[in-house]
Amino acid sequence: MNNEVGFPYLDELNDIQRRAVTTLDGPVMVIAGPGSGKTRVLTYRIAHLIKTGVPPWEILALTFTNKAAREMKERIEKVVGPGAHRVWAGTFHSLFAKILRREAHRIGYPNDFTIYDTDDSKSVVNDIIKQMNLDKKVYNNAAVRSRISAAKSNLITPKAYANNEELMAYDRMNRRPLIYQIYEKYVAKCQRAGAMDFDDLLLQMFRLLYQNPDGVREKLQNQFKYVLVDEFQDTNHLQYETIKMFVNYQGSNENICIVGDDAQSIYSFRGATIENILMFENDYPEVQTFKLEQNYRSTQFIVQAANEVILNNKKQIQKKIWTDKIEGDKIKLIKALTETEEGKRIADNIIESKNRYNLRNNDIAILYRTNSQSRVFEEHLRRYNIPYRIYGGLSFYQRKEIKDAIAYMRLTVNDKDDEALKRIINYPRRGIGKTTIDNLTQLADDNEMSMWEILTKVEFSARAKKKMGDFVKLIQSFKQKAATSDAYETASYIVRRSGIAELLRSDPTPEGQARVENVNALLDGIKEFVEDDELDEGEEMMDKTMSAFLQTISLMTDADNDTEEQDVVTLMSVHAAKGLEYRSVYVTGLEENLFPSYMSLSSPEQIDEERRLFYVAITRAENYLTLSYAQSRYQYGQMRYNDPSRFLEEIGEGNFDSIISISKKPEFPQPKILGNFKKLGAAKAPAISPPSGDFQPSSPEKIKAGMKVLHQKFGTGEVKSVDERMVASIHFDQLQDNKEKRIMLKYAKIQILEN
DNA sequence: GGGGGCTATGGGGGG
DNA sequence: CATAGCCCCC
Repeated sequence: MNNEVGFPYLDELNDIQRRAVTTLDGPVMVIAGPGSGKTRVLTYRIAHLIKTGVPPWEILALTFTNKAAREMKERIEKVVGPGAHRVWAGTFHSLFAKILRREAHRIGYPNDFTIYDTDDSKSVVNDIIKQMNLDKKVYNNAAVRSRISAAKSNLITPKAYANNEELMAYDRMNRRPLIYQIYEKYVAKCQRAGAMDFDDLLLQMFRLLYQNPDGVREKLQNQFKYVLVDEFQDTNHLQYETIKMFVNYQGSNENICIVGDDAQSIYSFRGATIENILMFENDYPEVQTFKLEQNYRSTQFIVQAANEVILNNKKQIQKKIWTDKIEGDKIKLIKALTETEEGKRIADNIIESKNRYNLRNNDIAILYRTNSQSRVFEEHLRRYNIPYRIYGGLSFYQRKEIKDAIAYMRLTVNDKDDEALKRIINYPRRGIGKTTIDNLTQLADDNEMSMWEILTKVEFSARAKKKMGDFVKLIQSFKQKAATSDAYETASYIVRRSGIAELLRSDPTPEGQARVENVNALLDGIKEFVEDDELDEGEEMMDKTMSAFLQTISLMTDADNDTEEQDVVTLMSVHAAKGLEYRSVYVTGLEENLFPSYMSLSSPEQIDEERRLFYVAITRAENYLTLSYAQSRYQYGQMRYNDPSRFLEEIGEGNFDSIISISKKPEFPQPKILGNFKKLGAAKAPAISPPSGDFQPSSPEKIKAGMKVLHQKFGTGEVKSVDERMVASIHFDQLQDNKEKRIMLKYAKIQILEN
């Protein structure tokens, strides 16, 4: 049909996809269901732009992860050749950081600005709360930080915050009326430190465009003639306004293409809003919309289940995904008594299905709602010698020894970075104690200077002076080294001379040795960074400074260091799985209070988001989908009993493997407290205990064949027989393998329910 | 100033 | 259960 000469790739697309790819000018919106070839459309669209004569560097493609951007570039390259690498593709954060590294000096930041991670931000907030003498139990630093973050994401300045009655009323209600002051101080403090937090990378980019010093806005608008945004449903207000800055101007062709799926919006907790999709249609009335609904990924039962689940969300863009793939296998459900059993049975299932379906480890993913759930799976996979890799959780750069080493590098690059300074001023120990540091902090606050400035300018008592003088000299020697050497030489100099290397080596424990190796791995990483000589075609120069290195790593996520060569089972959170696909997927921990999370139970909007998250989870599967839940699990150090997730019931029974059914009735008398737990917003939930109060073990000799009994661990069951040694064979209702358990009555905690 | 042990507290997803 | 922060003692 489509034989356009020179564009053979267009033949690989269906009609709608092709139109989405070839409609190059003016605003375009692509609503793309899971597995509908979204990435293919984005990739080919960019390739098509280049093929029709648009220089790659005039294309700005904002993706959700660096990995996605990298993969996209590789695929574009296959179509158009080497020029592809000059496309500006990356995450909002990384591309904006790249631009800000050139332009930040125009808006009051050093070009070598530090990027504060969440811990740094929290610590800044902490300091301010302390400084203002506020009760840190009321002014919880995480809560305050997230208010500040939300304000920034909505383009609300500290001043505007103070004048916003809604925000102020909310804060008063939560007994935190002074957040606006903390916000103001926070902004000032970060700026003084020459530091941007993650939100600032977006916000300062916006400011740069808005304030337009030296015509930098026109320069950028002129450069990026085509703007594409992936996962648009996960952008926040600030991101959208920034995009508009690039696109909206006198004489603009408004060449913007957004791709997204409202049903997969799962990041509202960091300010993302589906409103952006509606706004888009308002802001660009000329928009041409394409809906991709054919799913090429999953077999029918999976697609069917996904549709059934998402139907429970009322606010949706009308859309129904379909597939012409085979019916495929039904969905399996694993019901476990405990989290440990869940881990074991999934590991068992992996072994079995690998044989039966001829799967490689790479075909398999285990997904969970919270990262802490990974532990049990890890244990069982290790026991079976199944190689795996965990994404998320504590990444390499979050490890203490790495952060310590990096703090030295940060301070060397940007001496105003107070968070880095505080981290290492007395690490390794050099006799600068709490009192001195408090003093220093106070002086810095009072004089609105950085701690480093105080260190270098203010006179201290003789003893303190000596110690601090030594520290200053040390850092100055690092600065000097950095000025004359590359990042690797500087870094290894720092690790040696700071005393970190020696300190770590002195710990002979395996953990200690692991820390040494980690720091060495960090140095190797820097070396690799420095020695990378692959200049992209047309690229001017490569930035090999330590500052550049620090910038790249602070925006790196776990998914970016992939080891795709290896054949391993993937373990990750559902959030992290967005955009990925596997032949066999396990979605685990499907319990009320966990998935959906207990944090979301109080609001219907948040439940809807959990549901979209579940929708994302199940649509990762190509051929085999297994769902699982445990009736009890340790949460926060206590055994908890949770109902099966409501989402399980939203999937029609017909989609499930008939052998296994969902048990609708709870096996244990459900603790009444659950109801309150939800309403109280989980502030102080008492431990949910096992049958406890109602459960009274009956004396062993009374238990006879034919009785209905309640076992503390296995739930209700029927006693089939009791032998002379007081061993009972009991059939428990909830155990799936129709077998009876042999229970030693002498030790068992069993209550007679009926004779 | 430094270190160790104890208690209280909070506990999600991520760039 | 993990961690932050506190208190106490050297």
